[in-house]
Amino acid sequence: MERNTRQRDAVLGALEHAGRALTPSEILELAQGTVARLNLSTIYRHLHALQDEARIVKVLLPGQAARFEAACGEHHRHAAHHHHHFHCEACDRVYALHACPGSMQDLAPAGFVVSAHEITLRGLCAECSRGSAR
Amino acid sequence: MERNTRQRDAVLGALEHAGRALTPSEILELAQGTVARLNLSTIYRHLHALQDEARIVKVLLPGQAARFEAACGEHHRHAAHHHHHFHCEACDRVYALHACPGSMQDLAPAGFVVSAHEITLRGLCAECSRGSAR
DNA sequence: GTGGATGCAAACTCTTTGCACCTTG
DNA sequence: CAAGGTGCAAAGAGTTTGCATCCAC
Repeated sequence: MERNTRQRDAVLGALEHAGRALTPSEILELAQGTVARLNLSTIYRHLHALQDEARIVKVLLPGQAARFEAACGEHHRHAAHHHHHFHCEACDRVYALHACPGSMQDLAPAGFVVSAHEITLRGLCAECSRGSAR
Repeated sequence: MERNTRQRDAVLGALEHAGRALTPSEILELAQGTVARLNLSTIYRHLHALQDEARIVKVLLPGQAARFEAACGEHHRHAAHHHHHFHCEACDRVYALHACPGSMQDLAPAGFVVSAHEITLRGLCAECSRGSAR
């Protein structure tokens, strides 16, 4: 269905190589190292396609533009692994957290049906806290 | 410092009357009942001013445009009460939750400093779950 | 009367879309 | 060669800002 183009490889490659969630502009910068005339529209189009194929996941954080990360499982027979994110306030990078405290049903009032929850942590990543604390 | 204008009263009134987080457009619709020629720019300007006075709080949810809610305490000598939100996927309304599971330090990897966390619940509010379940 | 507040239009960011041209299979 | 992919420019949502006018004090 999808053709293998240099643009597509560049977008997917950038995400897989980064190992963290990237914004479309970050992807553009990285991928332009491979495909100089690459355009943001093309990036958005591949981001949609790659989501449909479950190769990548959209990461939405409160008050932040959308980011995208490579899907965790190499083999995507399993549903995407449920996880949360950490946003570093110093370097503005976003890291996946591989823990989850479990259901949050009890936070909601009676009568409310909770079908999903999202947790976002903010603070300083290891790299930035090393710089500022010491 | 700030003048008491009909526009300001209309914006604050809409938020206090609603008792839940509203988007600027929702505020516009409600407040235009009071001030017909009210403009979105004016609303945004008052939203900024009212945040500075701690009369209202900005509510950011993943993938959602900003909403605003009246500050909980009538007397704002205390810092804003820490709380989370529930987003109804059916009616798109946002409700404040008055519970919090506490620190999330342990979700972050070693070396990461967590200074804040946000939790968003999604699902059906009491009103909408009543309609769909029964 | 004067300075802050308002409405309108324009600008800005992020994202999507129309269209002519190019490329992959 | 045909179907789909690409770049560019333009269009949309949400938000901010410049400016002339207006109104609260």
